[in-house]
Amino acid sequence: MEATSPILSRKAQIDQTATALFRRRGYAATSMRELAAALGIEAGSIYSHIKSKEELLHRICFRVADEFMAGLRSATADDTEPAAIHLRRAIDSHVRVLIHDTDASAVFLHEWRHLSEPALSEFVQLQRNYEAAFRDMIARGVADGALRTPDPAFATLTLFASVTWLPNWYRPDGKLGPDQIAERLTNQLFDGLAT
Amino acid sequence: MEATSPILSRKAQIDQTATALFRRRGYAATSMRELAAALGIEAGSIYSHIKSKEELLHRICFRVADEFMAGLRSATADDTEPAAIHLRRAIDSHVRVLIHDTDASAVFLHEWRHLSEPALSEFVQLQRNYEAAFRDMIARGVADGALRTPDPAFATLTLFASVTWLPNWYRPDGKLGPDQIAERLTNQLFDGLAT
DNA sequence: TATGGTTCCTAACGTTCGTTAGCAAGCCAT
DNA sequence: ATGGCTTGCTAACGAACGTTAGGAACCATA
Repeated sequence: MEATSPILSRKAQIDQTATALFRRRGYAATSMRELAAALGIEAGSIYSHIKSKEELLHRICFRVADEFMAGLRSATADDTEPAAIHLRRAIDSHVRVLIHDTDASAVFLHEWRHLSEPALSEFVQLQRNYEAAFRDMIARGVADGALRTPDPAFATLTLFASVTWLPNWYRPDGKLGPDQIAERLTNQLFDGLAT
Repeated sequence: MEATSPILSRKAQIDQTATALFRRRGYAATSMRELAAALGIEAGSIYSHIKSKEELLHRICFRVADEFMAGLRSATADDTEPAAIHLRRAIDSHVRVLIHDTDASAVFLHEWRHLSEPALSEFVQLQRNYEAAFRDMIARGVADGALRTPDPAFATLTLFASVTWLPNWYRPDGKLGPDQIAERLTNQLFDGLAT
């Protein structure tokens, strides 16, 4: 399978269709028979390609998590830059990951609680690490005078809140493209913090 | 049952426990046996008090929706006031409804999709009406010069986004009380729009 | 053509689900 | 004390679930 080919392997089809269904109906309310029907096969056949329903969820959640962490690392790679620059780039990256694949993002944001241990704890820890990185950036920016907020934790929470609903309303065919969305939100979120 | 009594009727206990469980585990992933266990009774006994699982969800969703609509009506009752004042008050009301009962709010925000028709369509229509009211207020504020945004629809979406995640992190025992949260968020959201 | 691997269908499994019906126990009013 | 109502238990129902195992069909390769 070539990366540029529009023809997906059966496994990729399963992943993609599951992502869309999990997003629309929720993981728990999506049955494997429903997923199979959407793929034009029978439920039992899915197990030729995957081990379990949860494997699908696991893959979606940890793939998106990896993207977030990679974006954060990239945004903050240069230690010589001030925290405010890092923050701005991290917000931009965060927004872009969210709108890159809104189905997967929505599943990532809402369905992780259906993971079993030990994946669940692992996932929660990743979440916390990611949030802590933003909180640190904000606090550093405040400390060096480039940012202002009475409460870095509060600012971090409202920052994430502002974009978390994004997959629910962003439409790739909307009148705003990814660059415009990313820019608008980044500006709006950053402006609320800049001195 | 007196309104001031801390002792809840069995039905109120069911409602409350269901709200908490639906919020934590999701509607679809919460079984009636689980709900019964949390109440210290057997699943079959719940049906002495309710007709169906969905009745619980319906009640939660439409109760919160009523609260939102009531707050909006109250915030915008005086026609002689400018749109910006209405908007500010409507945001404040919106935030207060959300934090008044975070379990019910979270269920309201995320679990409505499990409603059956015709309740589902009815609910979606309520959502749309509520959002449209905010969009109108913003547009009116822009028209009379008190507010600025290049796009009232975008502003409405980001406004709702900013507060929608609130039930996930607000804690009644946190260091910020309802008034402070409402004020901070209202200020922050309003400041992003005020000229 | 024969063989091996992959994919799918099918029937079925064991489990869980929301719910019902019948009965017993408890409570309250007369 | 009696009767009626409410509440809860229990067993069971029919349906749906995630998954397995066996076999058939298909495809690629020698």
